[in-house]
Amino acid sequence: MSTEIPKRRGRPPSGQREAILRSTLELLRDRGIAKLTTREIARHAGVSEASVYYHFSDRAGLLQAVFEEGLQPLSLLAQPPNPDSDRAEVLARAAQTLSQFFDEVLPVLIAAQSDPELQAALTAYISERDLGPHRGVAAIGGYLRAQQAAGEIDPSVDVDAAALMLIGACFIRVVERQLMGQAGRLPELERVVITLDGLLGAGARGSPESR
Amino acid sequence: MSTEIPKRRGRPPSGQREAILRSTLELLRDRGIAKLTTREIARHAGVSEASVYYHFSDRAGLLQAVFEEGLQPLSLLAQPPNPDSDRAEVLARAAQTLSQFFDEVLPVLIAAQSDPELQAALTAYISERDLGPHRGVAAIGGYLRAQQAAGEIDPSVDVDAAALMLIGACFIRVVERQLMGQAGRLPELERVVITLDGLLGAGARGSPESR
DNA sequence: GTCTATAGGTTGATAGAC
DNA sequence: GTCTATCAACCTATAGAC
Repeated sequence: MSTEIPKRRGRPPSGQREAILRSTLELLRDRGIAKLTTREIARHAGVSEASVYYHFSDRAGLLQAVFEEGLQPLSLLAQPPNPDSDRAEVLARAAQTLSQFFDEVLPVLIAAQSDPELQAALTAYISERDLGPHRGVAAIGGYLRAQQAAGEIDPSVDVDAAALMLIGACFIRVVERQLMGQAGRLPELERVVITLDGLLGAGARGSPESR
Repeated sequence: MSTEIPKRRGRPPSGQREAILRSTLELLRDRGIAKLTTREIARHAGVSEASVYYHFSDRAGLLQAVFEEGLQPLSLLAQPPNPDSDRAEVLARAAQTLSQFFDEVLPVLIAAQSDPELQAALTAYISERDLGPHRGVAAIGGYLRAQQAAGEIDPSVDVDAAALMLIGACFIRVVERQLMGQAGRLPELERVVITLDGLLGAGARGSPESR
């Protein structure tokens, strides 16, 4: 019945739980989910297998926790870009951020597809938080809309569609590298950004040529 | 030592092998690879488990065969679009074809990521045949280049980058639907096509406004 | 070619000592 | 809280009859 608040009760940390989470995510990223056994996880984390079952209800519980951890970067997509610079630069920054983000999240997203239960848990998590590519579209599209309002982009342009194209280009480049084991066969991100910026700009400040 | 040619030697078809392949691909697409056991496959295909091992060397051999079957649509990406129509229409057709293609291939691509061996086999297969998104870029980019040569697109535009954006937009829409279990939160493909067509056209035939 | 039956090997999960 | 030891269930793959 006391009212002390600041002292943390009970358990000192010990860090094993986080070690398990980290190890699982790490193994997941570079070996896939097929042979991801609790044994391997325990060994890699330097704990016993029973510890895994102490910290998590079961294998599915562990994986779900890992997913939530691995998907955390998703919330970063919410924040709109800083409009205080050159448009091409803003787009380049956004593209780079998106790519890095996809790079981190993709393995988790893929692993979840292996099992219907995980798939369901994933979609529930995403749906609860209203996550997804549309957040990126909203952020970049919002920035472009501001540009449009400022007369920098032709009013007839569908800025959300343009944003989707940029995001898609970033995404498929990550997929090519991670899933298909190749790189350098697609146009550089910089080219994409410059191209999009040029196409957008042509409507309001470009110098088109006649036939 | 005879020389008869036209009669097909030996085995009558029997179709079990194909039934197994089909069942595996089907189970893979809608349940993931985690609990994809030879038992389930055999049961679903209406054959015994031993038959699976008669037709395929082992589980990995079966999966590899399924992958090659499932990835066959990849070769369709080689054929360039037919230039005998309106540009927007050509792009729309390409976008639709790409989307359908991604829809079929994505589950296989993802399943292969679960296991390093499968991953290696997949990249070998892809690399041998020089497959990948760059083929799509080459096809659509080639078409746009022709448009460019005909004066329909400003010469300064990087058509390959533009092609990548279109392809990426198609891809990420498929990913949203299949992997994240949502739909309708991203701009429609048609909007993307119209937007891209508009942006491309503005360079040579549009009527831009001044500031 | 296809089946049934089973060997051999992994894996997830628990019990109980410390 | 963490460990070792262990079990029951499951899976791949093979042997051998038909």
